[in-house]
Amino acid sequence: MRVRFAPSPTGALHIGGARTALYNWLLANGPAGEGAAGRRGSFVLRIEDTDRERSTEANVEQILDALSWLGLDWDEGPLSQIANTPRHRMALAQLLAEGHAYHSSADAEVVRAYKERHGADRGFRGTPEASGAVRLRVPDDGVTSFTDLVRGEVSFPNASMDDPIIARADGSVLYNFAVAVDDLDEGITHVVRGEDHISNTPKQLLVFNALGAEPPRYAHLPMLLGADGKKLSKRHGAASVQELRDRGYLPEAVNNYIALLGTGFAPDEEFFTMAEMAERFRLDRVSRSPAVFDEQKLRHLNGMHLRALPVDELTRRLEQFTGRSGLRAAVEISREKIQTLADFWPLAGFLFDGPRTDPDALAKVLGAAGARDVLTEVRQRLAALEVFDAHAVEQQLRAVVAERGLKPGQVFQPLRVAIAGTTVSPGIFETVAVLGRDRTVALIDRALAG
RNA sequence: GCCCCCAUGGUCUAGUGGUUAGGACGCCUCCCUUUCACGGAGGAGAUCGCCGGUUCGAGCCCGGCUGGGGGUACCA
Repeated sequence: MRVRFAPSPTGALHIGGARTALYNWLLANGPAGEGAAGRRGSFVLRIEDTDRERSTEANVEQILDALSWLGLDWDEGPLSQIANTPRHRMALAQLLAEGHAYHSSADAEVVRAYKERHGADRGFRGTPEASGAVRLRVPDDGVTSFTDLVRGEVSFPNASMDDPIIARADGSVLYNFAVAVDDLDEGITHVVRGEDHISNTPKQLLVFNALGAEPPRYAHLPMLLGADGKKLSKRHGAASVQELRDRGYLPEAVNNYIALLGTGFAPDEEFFTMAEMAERFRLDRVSRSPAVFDEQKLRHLNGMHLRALPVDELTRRLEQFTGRSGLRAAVEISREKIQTLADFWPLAGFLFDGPRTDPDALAKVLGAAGARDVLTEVRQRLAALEVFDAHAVEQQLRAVVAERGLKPGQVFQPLRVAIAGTTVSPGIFETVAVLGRDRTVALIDRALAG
């Protein structure tokens, strides 16, 4: 099995493209491979850059960067489609010579006029000219069909198809022609791509036909939509892979989540590693209907992956994300409470930068009846502690709760606000322990004085 | 307009002739360190888009319709 991911560098790698790349990767790394049990297939990366106007080197870099971050490594490439121009021209000359293609100066205007005469369901058929763009000859009748690996039989009546333009008047080839030639040359066995390519498939099939070659198998993945049910775009928030990375999502979680948008790996389980997904992925299990991207669920899954990481590894990632160091102790007590890397600093940053300033929290919690009194007692008890760890801190705080007949929060919240500056922090006992006796006492004093 | 694809709670999915239609996210209630999150216990939420047909029996099979999506470029 030989698959490929062929993005066009006209923008950043979007979630839809990422999922296409992921599914191809899963196929190449899974047990699939038709008969070749346990044998890894190969994954080719090809940059579809025949549109010289819109393709940029910066976009290529961004796509490569996003794929690397996701861990979707490829075996061959990145191949540049434009680099294969000589071969494209040869194939084009062959089709022209054999009468499978012809020059035509007909433009959109001419095609429209043609349809007005012949009916909207009649595909355009031009007459050969000496020069002009090159059109592929589509049979007048019959159907061009294929067995889509996710959708089953799909067929297009030839009569309804226009003779597609496969090369511009200047001789440069167009997408539908270049892809077919490249897929053939690269020995691609399975083309797995977005559903937006489904109507391109018959054209490419016709190119294979004209070339007298056996086409690969095709599979078209359902679209990914935004929350409004529209095709995913920049308007939908974090639509590109780098945006997701910048917002603190883990590549493990992004892969896991986008894989779920389109297929299930088990009836009652959703947390999977790449290896598990590769092991279980099957094209015939892929959904045929479009899916809506839901960041809430991504967040949840991210939290799961985050917690599945060893503390040292999570610390390493958080240090890279925040640009700070010495985070391990804070990470250890915060990991249960964050869902993304970006959640960490707002929760635990005060451990390094000192309490935050939240006047409302201060006024409300420390202004509550008896709060300062409670805090004063807490201070004395903590200051007198011999062994200063989370367990000892908890004992003291609970003693205050019990002896005064208060609710836990009436003791914990004033303390929390005193040391964190807000009502938000990791678990209070652990936080106090990490802070240490001296800093804790000093912070309480400061709060009581303020 | 024309061609193609699709249709299970708000969202993602499981379910391929007989199930109280399963799970997850989200939402609500309660518990846990009155936050946040995790975990736990409950709950609301689906006439399986609609109408016919096949069948003893249909979410599952067939047809039509409606709705949504994709394509319709000398873009990819």
